[in-house]
Amino acid sequence: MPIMTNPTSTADKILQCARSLIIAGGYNGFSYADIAEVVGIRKASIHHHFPSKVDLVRTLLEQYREEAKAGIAALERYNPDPADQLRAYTDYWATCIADPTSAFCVCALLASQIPVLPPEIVVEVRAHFRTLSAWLTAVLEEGATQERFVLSGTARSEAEGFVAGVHGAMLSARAYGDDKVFKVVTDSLIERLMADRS
Amino acid sequence: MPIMTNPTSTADKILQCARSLIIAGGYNGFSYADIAEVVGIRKASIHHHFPSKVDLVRTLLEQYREEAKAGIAALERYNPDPADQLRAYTDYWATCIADPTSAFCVCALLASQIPVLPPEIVVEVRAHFRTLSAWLTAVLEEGATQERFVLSGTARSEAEGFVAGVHGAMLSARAYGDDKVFKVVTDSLIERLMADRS
DNA sequence: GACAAATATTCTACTAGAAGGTAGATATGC
DNA sequence: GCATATCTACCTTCTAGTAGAATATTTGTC
Repeated sequence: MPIMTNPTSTADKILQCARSLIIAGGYNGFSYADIAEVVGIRKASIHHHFPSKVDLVRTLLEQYREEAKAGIAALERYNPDPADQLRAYTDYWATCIADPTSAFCVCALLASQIPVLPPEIVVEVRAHFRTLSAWLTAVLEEGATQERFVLSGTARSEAEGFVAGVHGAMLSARAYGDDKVFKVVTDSLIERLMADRS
Repeated sequence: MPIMTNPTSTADKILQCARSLIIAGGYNGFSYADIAEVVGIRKASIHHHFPSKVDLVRTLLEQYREEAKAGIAALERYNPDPADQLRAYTDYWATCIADPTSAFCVCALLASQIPVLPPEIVVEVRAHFRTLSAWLTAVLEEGATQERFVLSGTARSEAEGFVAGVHGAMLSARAYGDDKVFKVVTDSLIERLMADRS
């Protein structure tokens, strides 16, 4: 096992390409042939790195979840205020939505297809949702303790509402083909939590 | 053209079956072979009723949109109060979610795959979102006029937030494999609109 | 550094099955 | 007789996946 792989190794290119293809059309919306064409290798070479499609997507999701956790950690480090954390989170997605290759949460997109997904994929998707809602629950609790937020229900139920609102806003942005609706919805999601609203 | 077709004609069975297959896994998540097996006919017979997959799904969406409009009209007839209308709407979906063959809005599911969808399908999906948000905007305006609702932003932006919340809640219910999260999220969606909250 | 063994990566060529779709024969009902 | 509906049989293309040869690349040994 090499100490470090090439920063943009073939395996990484394959994963990156597969990710953007899933974001466009989900698990059954892309094939090894699609990846081969974009990356510039043959189908068989992809199978060398990822024997099966499930291996590829599972690896991709493990990597995505790690990135998400690292992103959340960084975001917490730079934003001590809970409200700023929520804003940083929705702002991050607002910029993602402008780029077609990253305009949707991979796990949110796959979640919609859970009934036809291999079980190994479902567990990763489910785990991401739990991570997200656990983090948001903690942020809302912290904000409530600091009296920056006013929660109508439990932190947990408000967090689930926030997750649902963000994912639904991604969906609406895609449906209308209009990025602005995402910002409108998520801004109001944060605004209604604020204690200083008049 | 016959005056009336059999109440459960083959074409209807095909449409019904295709609908539940789309709800499970989207446009690329089912095939003519899948339908043939469930309905009990051969693939070629499906092509007689719907020459291409696009024809089938477009027809299915036209029918779905008609049902949705009729459902909304019925719901308005039986519920003069705007708050009751919203409750009837979310309650309808809460019961749908309990049944795997109808546990997701067909248009919401297809919206997630818009980048890989044929354009004829995209226009129907988009139209449904517009119908939904126009109706909800009207309901919220009426509720605000009657001073039953307190809106934080415009009726339109609140309506988009409501649509996003409902679709996101469907997604979370599927991700967790837990119907209850849908009710929790949508109840709070309605609750925060109410003027009489303490 | 030179050389060879081992390992990693990519390739061509192929498979079996599924995809959407077509042609044309055969029923079925008015 | 005629339209609707279903069938068998087939086509083409795509699908994930495999076998095995041809290259690179690394790794040890001298």
